[in-house]
Amino acid sequence: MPEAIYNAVRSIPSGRVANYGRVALAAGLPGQARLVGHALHRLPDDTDVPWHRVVNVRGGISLDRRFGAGRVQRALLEAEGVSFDSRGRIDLTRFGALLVPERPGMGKGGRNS
DNA sequence: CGTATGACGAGCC
DNA sequence: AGGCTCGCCATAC
Repeated sequence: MPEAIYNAVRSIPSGRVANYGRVALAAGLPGQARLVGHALHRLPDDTDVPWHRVVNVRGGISLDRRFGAGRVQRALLEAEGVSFDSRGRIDLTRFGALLVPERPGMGKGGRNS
């Protein structure tokens, strides 16, 4: 299970956002931005993962606002202080979280293959 | 099991 | 600058 993805998303500080590709990289899955999207799609509503802080490389919401989630995502981000431009996009140069690729620091036996 | 699609991204035209 | 295609991989059918 892509726990690494969830972990990477959780590492995004409040008031900041990260694009899918960045999260994938931080999760140790370079180039697998789609997997991040799928992983987040699978997330239950009671998850503790701040999925709303994940946007596409353009700083925009990929979800269709009509599905509700996109609308909610924007509201959550604005509540955290993230500013949207007239097109509903975020300035990643300012709100983009500096994620670090594979952040060891977690416990458990880091047994590698 | 093969094909199509997707909460993406980068490269081309 | 904007639009189209390909790649990557998991899920759906």
